Amino acid sequence: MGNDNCVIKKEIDIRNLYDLSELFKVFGDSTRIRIIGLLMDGEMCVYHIADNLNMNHSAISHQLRILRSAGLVRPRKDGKTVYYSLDDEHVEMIFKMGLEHIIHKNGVVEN
Amino acid sequence: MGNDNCVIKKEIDIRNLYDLSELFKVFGDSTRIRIIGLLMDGEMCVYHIADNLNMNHSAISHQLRILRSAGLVRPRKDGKTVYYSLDDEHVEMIFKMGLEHIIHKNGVVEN
DNA sequence: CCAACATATGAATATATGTTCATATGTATA
DNA sequence: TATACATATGAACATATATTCATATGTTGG
Repeated sequence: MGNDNCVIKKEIDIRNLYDLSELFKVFGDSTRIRIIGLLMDGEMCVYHIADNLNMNHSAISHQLRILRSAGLVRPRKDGKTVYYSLDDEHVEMIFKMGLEHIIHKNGVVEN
Repeated sequence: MGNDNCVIKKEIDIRNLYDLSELFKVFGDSTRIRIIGLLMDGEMCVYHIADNLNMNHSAISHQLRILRSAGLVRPRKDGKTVYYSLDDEHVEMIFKMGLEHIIHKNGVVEN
């Protein structure tokens, strides 16, 4: 890593670095991260998400759209209601990794 | 996970969720993620970071301050120059995990 | 078809945030 | 001490973004 032989890898990084920041930007909002936190426990419909977070359904819908276009969550329609779930295990991993960092920095918080 | 027995864990999550979004917010800027990308290869001084990114030294300094107060980078002073490096291995992990997600989503980009 | 419901979308507003410019701090060298 | 250099900081401006309100789309049941 870091030697100039690795030109291909460097290309990938440069090309994807902007996308990477965009990805983290999606995680970087308290409403969205709370939505992700809820979905860690399984799928949930818009109504219940909004209810859990004590927020406007519209606001949640807007945020879900952002999460959806970032490929972080996936909708499943059943009649009138739409259930959302985390798209893949990377999302959980990134979430958990961040949480570990926080806990590590704050000192161990476990009780 | 998700059952109401896990009150302690829930407490932790709720308390740390805002901090978590703040953490990702720091990753969620293209300048800062490029700085982190550079520091993946080892420590580097402000001058060279700015040079590498073709940016104002002031802008870099501002962003380094944000990275510093988030605990993502660490300064080492040597005479006039200040060298920055990634603070701990969590930072690299989060970076790599995100990159994997991007590459996974884009389809395999290798070569 | 109509009413009730769940979700989505668009426009508007208020707030947050990144970069620039000017200037300050701190360090080495003449 | 004076000058040059590396980095840091503060204010200002321009842009991005989250939430709200109003409205639209789509679905179920009467």
